Amino acid sequence: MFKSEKRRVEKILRNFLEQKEIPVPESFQWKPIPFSGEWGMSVSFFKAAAQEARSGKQVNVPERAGEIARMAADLISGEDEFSRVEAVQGYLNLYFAPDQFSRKVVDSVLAEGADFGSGEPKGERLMVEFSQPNTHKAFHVGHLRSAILGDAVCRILEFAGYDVVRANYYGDIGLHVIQWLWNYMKFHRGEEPPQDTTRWMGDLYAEAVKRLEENPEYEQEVRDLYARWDERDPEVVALWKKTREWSLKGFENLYQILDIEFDRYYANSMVEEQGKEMVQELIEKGIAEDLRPEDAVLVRLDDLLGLENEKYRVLVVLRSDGTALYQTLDLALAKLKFEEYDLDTSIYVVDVRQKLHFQQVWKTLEIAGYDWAKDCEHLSYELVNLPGNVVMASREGTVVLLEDLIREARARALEVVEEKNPSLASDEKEKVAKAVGLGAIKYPMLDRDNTRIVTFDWDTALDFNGQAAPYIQYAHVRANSILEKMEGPVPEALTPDYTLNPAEIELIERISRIPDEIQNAARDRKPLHLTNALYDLARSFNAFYRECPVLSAEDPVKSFRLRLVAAAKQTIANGLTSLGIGAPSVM
RNA sequence: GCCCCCGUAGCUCAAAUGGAUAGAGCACCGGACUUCUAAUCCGACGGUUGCAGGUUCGAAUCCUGCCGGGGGUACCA
Repeated sequence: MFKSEKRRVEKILRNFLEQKEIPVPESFQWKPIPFSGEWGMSVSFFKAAAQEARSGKQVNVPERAGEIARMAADLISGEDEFSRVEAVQGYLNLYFAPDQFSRKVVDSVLAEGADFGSGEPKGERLMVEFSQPNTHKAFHVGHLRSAILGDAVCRILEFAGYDVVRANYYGDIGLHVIQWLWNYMKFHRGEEPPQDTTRWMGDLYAEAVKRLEENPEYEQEVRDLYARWDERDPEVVALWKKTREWSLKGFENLYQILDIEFDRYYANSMVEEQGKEMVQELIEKGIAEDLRPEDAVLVRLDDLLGLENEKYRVLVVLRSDGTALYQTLDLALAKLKFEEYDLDTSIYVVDVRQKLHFQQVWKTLEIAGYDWAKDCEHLSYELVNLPGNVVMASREGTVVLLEDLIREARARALEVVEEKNPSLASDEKEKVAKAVGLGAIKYPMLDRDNTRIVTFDWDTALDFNGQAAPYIQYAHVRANSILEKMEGPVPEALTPDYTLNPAEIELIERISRIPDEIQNAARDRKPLHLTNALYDLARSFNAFYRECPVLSAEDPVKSFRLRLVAAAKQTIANGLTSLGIGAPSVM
């Protein structure tokens, strides 16, 4: 927003600085003016002054910056697009005429509608791999962060102008699957999953683990079953496929409830063979050492790179018995992704514990000559723990099941709707409860930095007050409510001919910042930037709501405010949508 | 040992990427529903940004060293 104004002023400043033989910065960093209650933009001259000082001139930097700012201010004062120009403490502050500025913001939101905040197409294709659930296991709250963060990042990237491929990568092979199958064949043969499929799959897995712990003599049976699987025994393979489908259907159901979609599903089993082939290739190229049968196949990364200190260490790419490891699969999957799609960047939303793993895999691929390896990016995030720093683990039984959390959140939200808005039709209440309950679940995973641990506790998860999604949703509802009561359509565009209330100025400013924050969030892969901006916007709307009557105002004021309310509602809705959170019209 | 995160108000977190006066929520205290939805708002309280140096005109932010917490570190995923 205001790119043309910025460019014009920059041109003037550049000429002025050159003329005065003051160092010209490479780029001007425009910032909003704090504490103003008036809209504008500012730029500082500390860098120019500091550069002068460094080049030998006898200058006091803050004083000199102030001097330059004052000279610049005198120069710009002639420009009529600014209502006020001032130099304060080394900053050049340019204020926009509030009436022109506010009209421009409101008009562009209403003209662009659901596209307001979106970026120009970038012509770049990114793949985001997120949510890597294991079949035959539970889906718990610990798994939620990758799913929610990944989904939000995809939505933000798309809105920002990137071409995004959403990839899911599920684990459908491994010891846990064999253990599950063993338990099923021995104790549950013929059973069909109940409604709550994912819970049942998880329960059977936990049961298998428990049985094996209590009766070590069963280990042999599991080993035998693993052998049958390795030989692709038709009965075992058929059962594996059938039961895997149960898990996948259960996951699909959860994704649907969470409103998360994927374009491409990858599975461990799909890349096992290619992975082994790539290991063979690495051996032939002399990158990997084949020490079988005594030892595994490994890549000594630090040695290959001639590093003194331990950095990449040693990557085992194949077990000594020739079976594949996680890293074997990831070598092949990375390649498959670039082959299938012509990617500019391949992003992995995976928890921080796997940082070294990815560095190793990608460095190995780079050494092997795959130049796209440098375009792989690990979007790492911290875990979701339970109070007392307890990690959620299926084996330990220290989990909060996703189904339970969703059900509780929706039930709690429904209670509140019943209380606040008893006259709503019951299906409306259900819809509201879903949007509010899910929003409350998603928000804590998005409003803090990815590098921070989230501690899950029921009280916080089910608290709908304060800094949380329902707060933002509520602002949307209030805006909608005013528009509902408005007679006729949204008024035609107009320039406000009255002195705007500070609350209106603030609200307009918050709206105008959203497009930049979308870009920031996309660039850093941090939904946090957007949640912050949206929360501030909602807060400004509530202040406006209190300070500025809309429906009872006289007409020129009323018309402009109605347009402002419509713009605020649209912007909040666009922001929530980019986070994967619903924007209900009533609650 | 080596590597990666985290440390900001009693608690949970921000801080526009090195800039003007470090901000919110929760909790606690005091107020506001006959008025566009009180899931809201207003006020009060609350800070040596873990510690010590350094770089800089300017540091919560960058560098070094400590302290405290978490995680990773060759055939788990």
